[in-house]
Amino acid sequence: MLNDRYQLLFRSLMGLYLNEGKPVGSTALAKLPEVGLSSATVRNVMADLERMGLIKAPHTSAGRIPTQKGYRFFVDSIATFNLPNDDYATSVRSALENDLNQDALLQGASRVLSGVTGMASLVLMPKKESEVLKYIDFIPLSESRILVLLVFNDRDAQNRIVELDRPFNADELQKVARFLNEYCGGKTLDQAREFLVSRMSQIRESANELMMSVISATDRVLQNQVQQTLPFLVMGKTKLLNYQELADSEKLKALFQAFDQHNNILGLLDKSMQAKGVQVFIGNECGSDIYQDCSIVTRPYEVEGEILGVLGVVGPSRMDYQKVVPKVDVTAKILESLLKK
Amino acid sequence: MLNDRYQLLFRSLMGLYLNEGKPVGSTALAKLPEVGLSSATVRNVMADLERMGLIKAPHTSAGRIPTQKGYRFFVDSIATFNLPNDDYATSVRSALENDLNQDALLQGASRVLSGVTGMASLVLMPKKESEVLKYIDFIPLSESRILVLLVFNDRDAQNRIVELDRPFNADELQKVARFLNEYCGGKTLDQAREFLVSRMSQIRESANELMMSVISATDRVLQNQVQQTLPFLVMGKTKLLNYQELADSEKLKALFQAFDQHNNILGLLDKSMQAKGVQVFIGNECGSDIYQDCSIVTRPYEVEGEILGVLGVVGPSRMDYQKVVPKVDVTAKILESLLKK
DNA sequence: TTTAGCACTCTAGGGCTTAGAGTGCTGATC
DNA sequence: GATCAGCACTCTAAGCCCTAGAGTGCTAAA
Repeated sequence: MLNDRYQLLFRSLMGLYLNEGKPVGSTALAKLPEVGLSSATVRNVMADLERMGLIKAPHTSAGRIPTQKGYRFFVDSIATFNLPNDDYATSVRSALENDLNQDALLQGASRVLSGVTGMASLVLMPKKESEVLKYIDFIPLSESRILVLLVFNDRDAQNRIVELDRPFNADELQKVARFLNEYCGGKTLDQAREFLVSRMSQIRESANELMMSVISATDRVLQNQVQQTLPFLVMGKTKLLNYQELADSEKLKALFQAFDQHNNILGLLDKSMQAKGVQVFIGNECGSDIYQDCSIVTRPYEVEGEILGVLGVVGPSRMDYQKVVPKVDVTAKILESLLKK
Repeated sequence: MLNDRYQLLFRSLMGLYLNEGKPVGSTALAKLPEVGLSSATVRNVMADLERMGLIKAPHTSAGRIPTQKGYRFFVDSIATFNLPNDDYATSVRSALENDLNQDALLQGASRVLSGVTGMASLVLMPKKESEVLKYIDFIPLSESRILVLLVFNDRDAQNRIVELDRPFNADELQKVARFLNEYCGGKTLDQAREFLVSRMSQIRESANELMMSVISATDRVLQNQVQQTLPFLVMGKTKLLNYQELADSEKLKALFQAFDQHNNILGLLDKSMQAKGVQVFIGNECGSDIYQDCSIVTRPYEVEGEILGVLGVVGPSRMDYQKVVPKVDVTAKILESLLKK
């Protein structure tokens, strides 16, 4: 739908603009070896491209920059996304494989992604309340201290050291553990908590103090697991300072505030979770005028067919999509493989 | 060493400047009800204060602002630090008491401190390599998966789910656990790792595969505990955008870079760890010209007489020391009490 | 000792001017 | 008919000048 020359010039303009960040004029384009046209001819084409809405001039005597529509067209129809080389994958993998648990891993993936792209990155965390509680154990540490250990989904565990109100004996503790495993094992965290709470009132009457304090400790850990974690986290925000188009401190503040409030961005992430593969949101497509000059590149991550969350980066619309998209893709894939383990 | 009038005017100037952030002129001071002097008189005093090096004028026709020496004098001799009210303490405490483990707690304390001061905050993390390994356990999860559980110092635990190369039986696993507890229990992490590594070569010969893979898994968890954690972490950096004196994006970038490299700030934190109680570092005292317009307020935190690390905030030199210092103090105290638990 | 008065200094901001970058259009050329 | 040199035109960024206003230090009177 765009003839070769138009495409060549559009792509070249995009290339120059992504590199320099300044509006691109007709002479700059004409000078490129692959173009080989006079600036006058280039100007004619540029005028057409502007009429099509793909590029625009910030003002009369400046060059042209891509419009939002232009970016979209570039991403959808022009750009080619090559796999990053194997070194990239192995370095990402080795940076992550030491992370102990699921949360650390997700955080690590985000950190790495922010590092390799030089932009901010974000992760939509898995919904904890639908995780399945696999196993509960209590490990005696001293006379009145125990460690409460919960294993979720076979791939994540949480522990907490708790001081009990009174000394206990190991057998009793085992009994409570067996009891809880029997009734809560295999339930989702929500269901498990419901069960615990309902039991607590019963037990309170029976005055089994140990049972009571162990169960309430367990409930606290569960509650913590369900509630405390933020729905998503953003890392490397400060990297965004490096982009002039965002360097206006008022804009940046608004952006960071939007990250903190998260209502805003959550819809986007949910949407991204519906689709498979990498998605690119450009400018307003991100859901608010705050993201005017930003783009967000996301990809859901899944384990055993179940989509757990989304990994992505946030940066200026003027980002190198051809590099960023594959990086997000590969990093999310690596994350998936490490989550599975 | 400063007579009453001088002190009054100096304090008033500081008050106005902390609030407004703009240079304070003689008329503004003279207008204050508690001053009751003409602007001319005030001017004379100001000239003297300038000669003493406590205040300076950015340029001839501007008012005066405190010098670094002025801030120091204010903090050392003028300011009064009142305890924040109990509500403050309880709200901090309740924000933190759900944190599961030591790292989460420290991170939480930093987050809270950043929130209540509106500035960036930092924590120097405890030196992991001198932590004592209290207890090791392996919990079978499935045919070939186990959970490695390590308890440190009675107050922190780490777990990791590991896939073993071959199936195992529970008795064997118990044997390995007993063995490791016997030889590593009570040792510091460094010592324990040393032991494990030395044993690994021996065991490799004896071809006890289970032992081998369990021990190397344990070592990986230990290694992780020792190495991965950053020496300190900074939270709420983006809050610093709110201060005009730092809003220059070049300055901010330099500052954030300094945080990331940490060599720079680490010396300061080490120094702060030597002393008891809250310490205030103003401008260059922070150790580099990058911190020109910044101050850092720190306080070591300790458990059972042993200093574990440092909690602090970073903000503009023009911060309300009278409020910030007590907040850092109380937050660190609460952190201590929660760490002890 | 305090203060009114005054001459002086410096900055922030508005208005003006200009160099230069880039454009669109026209008419000549292949 | 496509290409392009040439030209008149537009707009910005940057430098310069000027002024209002804020604030000072000093002097001399109360």
